[in-house]
Amino acid sequence: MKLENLKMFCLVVDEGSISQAARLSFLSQPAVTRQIHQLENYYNTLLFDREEGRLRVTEAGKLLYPFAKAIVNDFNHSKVVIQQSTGEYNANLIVGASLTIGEYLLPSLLGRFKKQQPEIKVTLTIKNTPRVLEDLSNDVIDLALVEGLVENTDFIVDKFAEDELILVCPSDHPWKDRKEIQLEELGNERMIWRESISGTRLIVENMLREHGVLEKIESYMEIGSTQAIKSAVEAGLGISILPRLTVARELEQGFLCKVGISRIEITRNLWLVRKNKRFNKIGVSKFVDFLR
Amino acid sequence: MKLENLKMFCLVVDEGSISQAARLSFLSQPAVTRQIHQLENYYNTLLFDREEGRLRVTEAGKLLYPFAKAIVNDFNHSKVVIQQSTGEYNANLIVGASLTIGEYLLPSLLGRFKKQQPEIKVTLTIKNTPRVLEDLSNDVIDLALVEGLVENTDFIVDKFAEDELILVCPSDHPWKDRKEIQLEELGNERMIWRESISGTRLIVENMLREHGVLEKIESYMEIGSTQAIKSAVEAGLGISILPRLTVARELEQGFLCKVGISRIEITRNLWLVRKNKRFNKIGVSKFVDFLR
DNA sequence: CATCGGGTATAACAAAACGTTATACCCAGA
DNA sequence: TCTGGGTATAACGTTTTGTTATACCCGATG
Repeated sequence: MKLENLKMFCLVVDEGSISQAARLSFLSQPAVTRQIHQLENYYNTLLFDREEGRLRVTEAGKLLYPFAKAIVNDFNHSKVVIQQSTGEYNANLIVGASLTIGEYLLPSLLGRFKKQQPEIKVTLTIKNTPRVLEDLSNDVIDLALVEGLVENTDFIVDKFAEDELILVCPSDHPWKDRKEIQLEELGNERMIWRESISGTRLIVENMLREHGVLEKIESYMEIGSTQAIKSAVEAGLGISILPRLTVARELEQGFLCKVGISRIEITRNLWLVRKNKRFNKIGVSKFVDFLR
Repeated sequence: MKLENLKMFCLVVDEGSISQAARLSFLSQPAVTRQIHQLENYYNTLLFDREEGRLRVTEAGKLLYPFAKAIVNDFNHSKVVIQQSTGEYNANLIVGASLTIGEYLLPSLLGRFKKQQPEIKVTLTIKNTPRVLEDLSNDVIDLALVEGLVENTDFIVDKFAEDELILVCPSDHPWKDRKEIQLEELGNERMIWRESISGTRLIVENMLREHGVLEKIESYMEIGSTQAIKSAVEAGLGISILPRLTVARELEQGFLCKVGISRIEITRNLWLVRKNKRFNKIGVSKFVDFLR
């Protein structure tokens, strides 16, 4: 037995007419007739007397009415209550991001998203990529924004942006007016690196190794923070290869200079990663849409 | 949404297992899985966490449970209440019968039926056939037992027995030792008739007219009661043609004699008539079954 | 460590249910 | 008598619901 039958029964009783009930529910009259018949068959009794083409509720119908009403009301109420509870659940969104993305790209992005969806409470947690993906696995975060490849096949992975790794030097460096240099020239410079487990550093090293110049480059300094690297480069301590995202402002304001490397371009994708769930928070789908 | 889904949800919560719920409801496990999925889709939220192959009710599930329980309970209650009300309705049975059937056949029949279905309160009303059928039309009686043809096509008509019209004479009548007489011999006898509107009389007259002897028979007396006719015949006032039913006892005890008429046999069907309703009182179907 | 038994999810398919249109019928009112 | 509003029924296509077969995961057991 369907709840729709009981709902329809109430409507027919209230309206006193099957046709009218059909119109109000945007159904054909035979459909409603059948729904009532099903109820009558189920209870094995007439619910309406059909006399002179008109309906009159029978005794059994009068008995059924309050039950039907109560059931339909409870059911509607249950919808509201659950919607509310999932509404609270849906009202927040926890984003996890890797360091680069989280520190340089996401703040403005989240600002714009928040302006578009002010009712969603957004939280941002920044960790390195493996930790972020671990959080995603454990449902600590709702979605992850990372660079670098994601291997877990249980995740849904979409590219949402690109970033470029670029060579930057101090504004008073001899290369400052050159459009581009040859890769081999790097050997003469003091290179400042991120710590060795950094995804960014891995990519750069791979690239240099492929071109056979990695060994020739002096590892002058290792610094665990992008911001510190930028300051070091600005201070003339060396050069570095950094995501364009992180140095956009410094380039613009002339504190740092970008120098191209001939025939080399290191772009990498930025990935939006989420769990393959049957039900997502509304914020997740909203944010995914927003990123397109 | 079906009430079965809510019922099933309660069961799964109670049992803590989809497979167990499936077994208890004699359904396949995929069927139950899908029912739960439908609920989850309807409420657009998970109701169970599937972890390590085990189910754990979610927050939303916990919220839904009391509603589901209440709805299922109300629904069950509604069934009981309506069954009770129709039960009272079903507890009685009003039978209408024509005079002959009602006075001679039905008393013992109803006695046996009552023994078989003691909980059904049976009422018998006896009128002539047209009146009985009128009562059936107006729902004054639940079923009718009549002889003679029923024309109304809205009725369901089933033959439930046969009756024979037989010639009876006093026990001291000259014919008393004869197996049968010739039709023509009737002309010499004093025939006692029922009143002219009697169905029985019509049948007999038709038969006699077909054989061309009706005009030759003296209409000696008209009496409006079968019982009175029997007494008149016993008293030697004449002979009569009566339903075997009505004279069975007198024949047995020798107060009257049956005399066959050569080549003539007047059997007629006794009809069980009922309205073509979608829902019948239980007593009606029980009585119909009983008569087979 | 492989295997087994219990659990859930999914695909594919047959059977049942549901809504549709077309149609019949009945009754009241013009 | 015809029309308009009502209900019931038949026929038909689509959707839903159950089934079996199958995959997969996990914990227990040999």
